[in-house]
Amino acid sequence: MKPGIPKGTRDFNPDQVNKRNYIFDTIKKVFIKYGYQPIETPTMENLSTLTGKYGDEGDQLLFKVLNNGDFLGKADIMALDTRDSNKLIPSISKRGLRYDLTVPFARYVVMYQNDISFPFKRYQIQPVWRADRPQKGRYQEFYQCDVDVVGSDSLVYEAELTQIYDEVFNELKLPVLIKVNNRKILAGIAEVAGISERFAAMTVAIDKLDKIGLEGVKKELANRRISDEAIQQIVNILEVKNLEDLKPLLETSETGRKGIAELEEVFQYLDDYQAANEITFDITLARGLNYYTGCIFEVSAKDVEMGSIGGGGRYDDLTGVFGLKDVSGVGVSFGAERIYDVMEELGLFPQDDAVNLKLLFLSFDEKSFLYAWKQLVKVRAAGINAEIYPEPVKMKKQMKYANSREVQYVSIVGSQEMESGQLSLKDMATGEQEMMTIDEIIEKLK
RNA sequence: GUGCCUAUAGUUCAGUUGGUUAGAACGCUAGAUUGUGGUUCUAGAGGUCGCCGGUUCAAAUCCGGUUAGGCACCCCA
Repeated sequence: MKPGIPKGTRDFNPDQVNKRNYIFDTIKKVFIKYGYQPIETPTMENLSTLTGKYGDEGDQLLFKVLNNGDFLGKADIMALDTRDSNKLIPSISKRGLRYDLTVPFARYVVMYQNDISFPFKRYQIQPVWRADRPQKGRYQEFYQCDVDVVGSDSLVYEAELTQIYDEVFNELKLPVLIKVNNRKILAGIAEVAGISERFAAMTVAIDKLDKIGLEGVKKELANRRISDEAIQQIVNILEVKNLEDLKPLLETSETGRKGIAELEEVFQYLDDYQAANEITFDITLARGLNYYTGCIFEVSAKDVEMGSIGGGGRYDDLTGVFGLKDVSGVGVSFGAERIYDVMEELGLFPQDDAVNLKLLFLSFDEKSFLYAWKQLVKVRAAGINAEIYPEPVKMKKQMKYANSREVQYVSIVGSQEMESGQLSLKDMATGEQEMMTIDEIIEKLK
């Protein structure tokens, strides 16, 4: 049979895994520094936990896991007869693959509410699955790196998460633009324009601004049954570049004023912080997801054509559906896959010696192979990444392997070396070769 | 869910208006080279042209279907 993997999934070769780990490790390090703790949740959740949380579109994209055993024997006969897939699902599938990390986190918080102390600060780096049609930069299996704090209304966390963004991308040497807005400001705009009931439609349209331009947004708004008069008002407000200018325009909306005040407080917390990246208020930032209720964030890479590489915001009632009311949370997510692509494009991955092979032993015959093997044990004991070619075959073949492994040094062992007790150490980059004792080699490569 | 494109060697791809035994590069194996790699030269292995059917004297090539993959939209990271 021909080997293959399911569409929308990927294999990662050693080089790719090392680079991905570099991103994950950098992110993790910053999370930990800011006092966040790791949790992990199962790959599968009960389908009832997942369905209904992501809208109708989202439900369609959930991967369902077929029940074990005689699932057809317990299937809904009516649904089966009428070929009604949606109606059939509950009777043959009770589990699904997690669609994101936020809903499982909300479930976790509710289940362990008596064991955790609030504010609860957690981070989570795990794969999620979506039965979407894959395309460039979009997969059916991909990693999310989420960091959230629940159980506090304090806006210092908004400031803290902004700093986390700044610090992570600074560590990665990836210049970004961090955009901040507040859902309440958007709600205020809708209120002022007299279309509060079309708020969700408005945000979806505004969210597309950098993709389809101002004219596109106008068209989109019109398509969503918003009057020309309201559209003109919305567009006027969207021209505003800073919070001061916005104040008079949202004077009449209490929600709008609250949103401005919140952002001012966040920026006040950021006053003394020396940011490496640009942090800016962007009134056109909307975020499609409708569970956000306060501040919202989005990060995009500078100098590269790529969608957002991170986003998040505050949600006032995430745990409500699981029966725990009035627990506010705020969190952001890092789009690891896109960060990877951007860093690859800009050539930002550093050479990481810690994961590479440093020394490879080559040998000419059975005797010298055994001798080299014993030296290898000593080198490894000293903590040096080392290996031996498993057979004393032709030197050309062994050297070829050394090249393909991109090993830094090789030590070629034969009768001369065994007699003198000195080993040859060849620098593969320069081709230079010198004779030294095993202890000297260890000292040099340490 | 909607639209468009692609499918030929392990990989990336050529393949003329349909015409004899389907090619290249890289990779792989071996030799030039019995203690030393990247370069070079030589030789070799490797393909039911995604699958099914149709048109034709003749199909990798044209047509229909099917399956798989990619891209864009929707939505999203």
